[in-house]
Amino acid sequence: MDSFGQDSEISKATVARLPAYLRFLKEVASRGSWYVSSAAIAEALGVSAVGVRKDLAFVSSQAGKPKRGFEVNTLISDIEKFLGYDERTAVVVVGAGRLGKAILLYEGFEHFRIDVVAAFDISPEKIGAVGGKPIYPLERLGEIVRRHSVKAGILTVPRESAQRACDAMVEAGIRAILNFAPASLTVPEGVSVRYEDLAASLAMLFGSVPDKNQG
Amino acid sequence: MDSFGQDSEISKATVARLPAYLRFLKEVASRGSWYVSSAAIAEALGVSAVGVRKDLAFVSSQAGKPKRGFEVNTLISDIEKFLGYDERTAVVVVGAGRLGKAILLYEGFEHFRIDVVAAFDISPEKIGAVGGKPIYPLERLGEIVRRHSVKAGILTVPRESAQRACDAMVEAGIRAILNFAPASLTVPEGVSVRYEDLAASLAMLFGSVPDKNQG
DNA sequence: GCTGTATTGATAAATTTTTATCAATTCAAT
DNA sequence: ATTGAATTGATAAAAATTTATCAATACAGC
Repeated sequence: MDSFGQDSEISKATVARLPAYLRFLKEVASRGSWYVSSAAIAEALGVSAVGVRKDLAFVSSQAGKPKRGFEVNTLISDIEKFLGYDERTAVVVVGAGRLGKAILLYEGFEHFRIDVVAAFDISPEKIGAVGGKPIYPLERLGEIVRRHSVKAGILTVPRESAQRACDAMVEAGIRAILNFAPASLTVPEGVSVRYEDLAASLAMLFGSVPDKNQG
Repeated sequence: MDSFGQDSEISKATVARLPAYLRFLKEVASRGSWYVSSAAIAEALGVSAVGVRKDLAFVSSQAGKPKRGFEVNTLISDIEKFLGYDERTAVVVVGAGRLGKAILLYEGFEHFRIDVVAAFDISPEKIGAVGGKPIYPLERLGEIVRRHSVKAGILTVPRESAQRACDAMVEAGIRAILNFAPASLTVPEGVSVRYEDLAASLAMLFGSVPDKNQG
């Protein structure tokens, strides 16, 4: 099917745009609007209105009303549900350097029902706590991951130790890794890695690739 | 043209994969290999070998050799050149909270010839310096941006002040913004925004979207 | 020097994704 | 109630992207 129904599988491109929709819709909601048109969303995000309608049809059964558009709050909750923001997710941080500590202190996660349960580091002087979150030695990773059923981890170690830390995470049972180290990681089948490369992100901003819509 | 020559315009999708190639190629180089095959790259990154060859043909004029593959170091320098890593880029950080400070201390940028020239904050008690980088009051943004010909900025203020800070950056002459605030920004034509939404990134990791290849 | 094989680069096909068009619908205004 | 305008959802067309196939090539081993 290639219509607005959600018959076919949702596309990766659509999923990648959902967080942008969500951000914008919350902005709209906070300004007090009850309805929003696909054209308004498209305008703000720099994409086409038809594309917006198709994307929304995938994740929401709400039919838009002619002359009004879509109910903002319904869209928000449908997207959040689709993205899994309606369930709590436990994550760990591996690497308690500057960036790792910043993440421990980041308040933004609570908003998305993400619990950072602990951080881990290899060097003894980092052990302790930051922002009320404990920092354990790396040896305890498996124990904590099992205890909290952690499925995802944020990797913030230096480049040199990235693969070793990654291996430890996989070994501990983590299935999804958000990697801030500028290193290429090798993982077994079934483990996902997402790279957050600040320098690369910056570089791509200039490459005349103005994509306001990625996640 | 739809062949391996670089006649047609490079695709956005290809550009998005280049940083991943670069990471992997550096990994390969550091292991001492002189040649690498498209199949090896494809395997490591979870994409198709034909796609890898097409992508590489866009940014490198190097012909791969049958039975050997591509010269790793040539590929690296070609990709770096294409992505602009061979020229220095000055950036500023707006928002000197935990994350902003972590970015000031991040060493990874030097590797990509990115100079973080200064940070800015609205609250007087943040003024000073971190990691040898000055933190100025926001009022001086325009002055510093002009003096260093800064074209890009990293936004690390809280959600509530994101749009205001963004406006100040645009006003100061910044044309590309890497936004860490979980807020939807409105910018004039010609200004690019890239969103780095930690929570969204984490959420997408679970959505059975194992894309190891994005930037 | 031959032979076999891995690997490339091209062409072509298939698939996915985006964009265009338009009748149908609902609200607002008269 | 009727009219007009905005907006949707569907279908169709176009464009972009990925995947498949294969002859040509250069190296490795004999």
